[in-house]
Amino acid sequence: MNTADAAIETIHREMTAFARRARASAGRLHPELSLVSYTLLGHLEDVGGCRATDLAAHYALDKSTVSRQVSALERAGLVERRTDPQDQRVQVLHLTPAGMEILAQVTASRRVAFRERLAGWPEEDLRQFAGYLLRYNAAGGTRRVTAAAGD
Amino acid sequence: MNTADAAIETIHREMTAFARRARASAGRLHPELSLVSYTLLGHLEDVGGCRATDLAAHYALDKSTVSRQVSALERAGLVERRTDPQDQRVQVLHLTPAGMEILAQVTASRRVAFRERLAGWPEEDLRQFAGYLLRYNAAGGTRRVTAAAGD
DNA sequence: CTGTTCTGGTTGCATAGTACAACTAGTAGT
DNA sequence: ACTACTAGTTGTACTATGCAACCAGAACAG
Repeated sequence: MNTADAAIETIHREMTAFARRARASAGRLHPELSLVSYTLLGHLEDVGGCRATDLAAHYALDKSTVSRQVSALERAGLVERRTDPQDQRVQVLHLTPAGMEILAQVTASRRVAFRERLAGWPEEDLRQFAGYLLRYNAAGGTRRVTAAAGD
Repeated sequence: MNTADAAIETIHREMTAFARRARASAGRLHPELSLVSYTLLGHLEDVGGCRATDLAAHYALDKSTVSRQVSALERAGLVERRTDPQDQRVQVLHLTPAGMEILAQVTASRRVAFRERLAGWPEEDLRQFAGYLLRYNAAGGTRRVTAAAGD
């Protein structure tokens, strides 16, 4: 096995390990904002508003799932829907001030944990690692959910 | 927020996105073996047999959850329980030949999916990405189901 | 021994998250 | 106008999960 294959093996194993831990501990840290909700809010903040369909594509979720999640977030007053004047079907989602507030709180408390975990990493490595993850997820992310998605 | 914090945010978000997709596509690709079941089988193979309680501790799952998962795996003929003669309460779990077979199949197909997804990455990037993931997962240790784990 | 406490495991119940399919409504192409 | 497509919602079913109550065996104190 060459070096590239070995690296792929490692990526496979480590990503899977992470996935299983994420699964095991999901939702325990911030009961007030589930993992799903948090990531959806985070994405909204990142891109500054997008459609439900975009969220579904990014997280490889069914549109019905996103629809329900968004409904819950709206009921909680964390996001608002603005119908796109250009296309009546589309509801552009935006964080509300309350949504930004909660997102900031959870982010702050969680950053402590992540800082600890990533303590000692040179900033350059952090940036590069983030870049790789973006690239990996983008490879199949916004488009069709193909075999390799997260597996 | 400085660039290191921004990178940490991105790392968390993208790792989470990955975890979510992993779970979704694992279910679609291998309906016969969920991500959880897969990791449980993998662990059994790794350690060569252990108790349900050990699995629960290792993955920070409730013992009831493990109990049910193991029941399903047993019904599917992938694991077998051997009552410990030293302690009648204990059921030592072992992979059956069928379990090993399926585990090998799923592992192989996941590896293929990974290769496809990472096709076109320069070898140097693969190497570095793998290194970052190792470092990240190692930071939390095999066990330490606290904050940073996956959430 | 006997009673109490501990431990491994199962089961009843409630909940979250999810997919799929059927549906509504709005848009675009011919 | 007719058709095909797209965004989103709702009905339904299923899985994974945790918690609490429980059972059975083990360990230990007297």
